[in-house]
Amino acid sequence: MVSPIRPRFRILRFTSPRGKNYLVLPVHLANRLFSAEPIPSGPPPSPYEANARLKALVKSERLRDARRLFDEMPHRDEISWTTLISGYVRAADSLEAFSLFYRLLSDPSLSPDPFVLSLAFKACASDSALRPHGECLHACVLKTGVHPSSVFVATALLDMYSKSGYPARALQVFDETPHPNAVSWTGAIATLVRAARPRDALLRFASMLAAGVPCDSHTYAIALKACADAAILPQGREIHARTLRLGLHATPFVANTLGALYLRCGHLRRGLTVLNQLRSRDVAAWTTIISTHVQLGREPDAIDAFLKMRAHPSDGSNPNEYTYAAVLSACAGLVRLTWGEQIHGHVIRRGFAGSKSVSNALVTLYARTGRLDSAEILFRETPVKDIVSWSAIISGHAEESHVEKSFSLFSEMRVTGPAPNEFTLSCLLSACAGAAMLDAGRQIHAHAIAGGLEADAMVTSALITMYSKSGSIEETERVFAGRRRDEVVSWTAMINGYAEHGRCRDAVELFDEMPAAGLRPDGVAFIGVLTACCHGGMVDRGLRYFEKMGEFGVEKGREHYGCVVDMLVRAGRVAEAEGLAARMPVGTADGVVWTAVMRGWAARGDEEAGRRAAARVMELEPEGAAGAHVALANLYAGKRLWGEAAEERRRMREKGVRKGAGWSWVAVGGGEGAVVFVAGDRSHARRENIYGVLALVYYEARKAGYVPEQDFEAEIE
DNA sequence: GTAGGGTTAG
Repeated sequence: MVSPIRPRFRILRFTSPRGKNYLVLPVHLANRLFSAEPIPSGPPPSPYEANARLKALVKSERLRDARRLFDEMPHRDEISWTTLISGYVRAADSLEAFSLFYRLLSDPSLSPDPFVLSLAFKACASDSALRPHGECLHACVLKTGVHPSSVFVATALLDMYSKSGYPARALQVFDETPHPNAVSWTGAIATLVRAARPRDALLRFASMLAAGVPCDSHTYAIALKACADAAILPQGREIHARTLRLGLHATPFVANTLGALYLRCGHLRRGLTVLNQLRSRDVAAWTTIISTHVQLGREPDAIDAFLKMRAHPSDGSNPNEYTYAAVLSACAGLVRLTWGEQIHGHVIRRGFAGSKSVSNALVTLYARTGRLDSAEILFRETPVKDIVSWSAIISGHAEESHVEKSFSLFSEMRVTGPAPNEFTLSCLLSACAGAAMLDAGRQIHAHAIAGGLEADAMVTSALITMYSKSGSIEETERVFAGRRRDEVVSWTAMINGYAEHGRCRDAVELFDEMPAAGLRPDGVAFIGVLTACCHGGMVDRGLRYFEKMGEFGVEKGREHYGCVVDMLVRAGRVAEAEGLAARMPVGTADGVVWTAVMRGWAARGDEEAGRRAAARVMELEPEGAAGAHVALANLYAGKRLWGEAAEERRRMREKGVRKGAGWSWVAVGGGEGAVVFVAGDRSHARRENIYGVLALVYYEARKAGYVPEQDFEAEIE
């Protein structure tokens, strides 16, 4: 028998510009230079060599060639399978990866070792369709007891549950991992971040440090994201310092989260500095900048950043689906339909129209700009509707007061869609609040309890607002008393509830208790307490709160000035109100504030001051100002200056300004439905009874010592 | 031959 001799040299034939030629090379060099060429002769490669070639092909992303080699290999061991499967996982072809894994399972000569098991779970993590298979595989692993202690398998499993939306299971896997390493800890921290529990994530990070497990850039990136999500600057700074010591601060992932953290906490310049440390801003960095501007309500800056990004051609200047989603949400925030439509065009041309983030952002854009028909078409065309898609279309209808429609979509969602979450329920609740639909609101409350969402801050505050606006202060207080956590939003909702129900003392007392509960009132909470002071006539107290805003780091906005000006006007301190309105920062003042001042002077019958205030209203709102015209006309009429009053009405007609009637409505009992009415309405069938009761109220009020500003008899004829 | 990280939409 002749044993094959391995040739030491290979003769390569090639075509050069001078014609056919031959080259003789040592075989190892030839193989390295022409590795894509099949070895022309000799025995089949050893399993070891074949695996090495397979690895090289997978590494250079030549998956088809790798597959061909794999299929032709006479001997395939666990390493061959693992190598090829890892190629499919890397190429995001989870289905092919998992089906190969199944073929491996059915071969009795092979055993699913920790290497290939980790990959199988990873494939399941990146494709939701495979999740049931992953759970089944988990059960098999537990039952057969193969490699239960591999930290690799445990971490892949943790990640699968984490990414499939089962944080509790993921953390259980982590807790049962005997020797978790940095990767396992990072997975556990990332799980809490994904589950919107950034504070818990930071606690876990602290435990990791306490356990002495060394962190790497992956860990710091996710810990910084937790700080950014919770807007906790001090801890973020501490982590920043750690990354500086290790020289990890300028690695793209760390720098991007650091930038996001500072931007999120309002330190724009520092955030931009951190992002500028990167040799070049990548798409994620630009997207962070754009989306932060959107989150801070600075949509024009977001658009600006997008234009800058496009103006500097580099690797990072090509927007991706996330970038487009952020820009579209800026257009939605600005209610700039035309800009949004332009971006929609870009998105279609760049092939991102099918992306989930983008189509959800488009639904929101069209919904916010009042194009609910377009929003609905895009929603229907979204192939896989997730919770965000459903919430977007439901909230679009809810915000336009299409309550019926939002509820019919909700019913449809319950049949065919995902389970509602805190966003879905809170926007339905605010729709109920806007229409005072107590029964429908109670049904949503039941859904919140059933879904375990009633403890969520957004849901709690939406429930408080719904019960309050629907007139049930008892249920409002019950929800507030049953809160699980103290959050500024729920406290603010309760303060507003008290203020609306005339319990202004309770409102201010609750506000005063906020610091003791560990809460720092924000701008919205201040609007609530100022409204309470306004309604309750607590003028000096209101002024004190207004002055204290700076101490809490809250900027005085248009609404705050509006509340205080209104409060002073109602208390008859019109000159002070006017002084305050005049001191409003440039760009903050609006017609509403000056209309209040104007009404104040009108009530006092001071026509000169009234004219002065009216001039400011008309200057600020040349197109509108109906309120100012009417108030001015009424002021003249009150002074029996009929000519001037008629002149004012004529000017108003000339401008084409119309004062819309202030419609109001009330639902009495259950069966009658809502009754809609305007001032002086006489159309109700039971008007006799209504005015009878009104007269009684008037009589009792007089008996109690109240003196009406206008005569009631005159109002009811 | 195996596991973990940043940017997005309500």
